[in-house]
Amino acid sequence: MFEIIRDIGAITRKTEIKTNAEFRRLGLANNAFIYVIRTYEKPGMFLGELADSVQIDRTTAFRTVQKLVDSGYLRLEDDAKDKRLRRVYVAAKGKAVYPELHAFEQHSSDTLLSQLTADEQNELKRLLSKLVY
Amino acid sequence: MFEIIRDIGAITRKTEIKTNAEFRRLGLANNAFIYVIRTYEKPGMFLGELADSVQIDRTTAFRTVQKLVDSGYLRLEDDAKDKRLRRVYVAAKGKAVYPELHAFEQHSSDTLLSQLTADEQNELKRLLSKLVY
DNA sequence: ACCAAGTCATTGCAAATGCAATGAATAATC
DNA sequence: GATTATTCATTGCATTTGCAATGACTTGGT
Repeated sequence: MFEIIRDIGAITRKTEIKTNAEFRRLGLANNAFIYVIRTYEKPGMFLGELADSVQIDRTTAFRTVQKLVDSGYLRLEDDAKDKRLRRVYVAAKGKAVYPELHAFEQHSSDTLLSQLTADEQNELKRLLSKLVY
Repeated sequence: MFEIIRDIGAITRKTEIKTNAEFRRLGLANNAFIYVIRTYEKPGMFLGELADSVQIDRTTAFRTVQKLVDSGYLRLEDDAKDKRLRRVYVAAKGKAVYPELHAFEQHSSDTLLSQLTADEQNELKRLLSKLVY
């Protein structure tokens, strides 16, 4: 049954190569676009929370976010109560580019799922969500 | 419906972190264990073919295979007819370690799929195989 | 209030990564 | 059969990666 785990890995790597190529021109390669999308959709996560939500190593995530702050896509804000935390928000450039990122993710998703019926897509979504817990 | 593509990416990254940690002691981190498993199961693939089969960048794969040859896990052989090709086989060390790699992959798979019934697992496998084509 | 244990962001560093480019060999087209 | 286009392994190089370690801060237990 390990075909599942293998297929999942292969799909991820293939998808990442395409997406990174697409967004390199924006300085959003190396999965950087993921942070912009997620932050737009759920503003105010702290750094580690954001990293965990996409299952990327926290130090890698930290550096990527730094770069995105420098390039104007994201913005950091100290938490008022807990001095350890730095919360992440989209900056102007991130807001501006979100529609394009979202459209591409939608397109990637459509391409990936094009071989499945609507029912099959729903079932796949249900099954995968049970794996992520 | 892009939850699917997101979940798949998250599962992959989480799985890779665990597996790399497990096999670092053998010098098989950074997805190196994948090459040993795949080569054991399908000996004689040429380098690019092996890389493509797991959807990893060919230059990265090339360097990883080199390392595995140096460390005695794999072995390369020139193709008799096509002088461009170098085919990959497991060496003694690779053969010896395969059972352990396989067992761990099985364990990872079981853990990942533990929330699904047998029927659901079969359905998930069927659906994913349609995405990989 | 204190101490231990846990969590956070951050840095150091060696190693891995991947895009771009090269040259050799083969396949395809004319 | 010559020429062009592909496909292969391989290298160069700048960037990214992630484990390990650090110090600041918070939480929980006593």
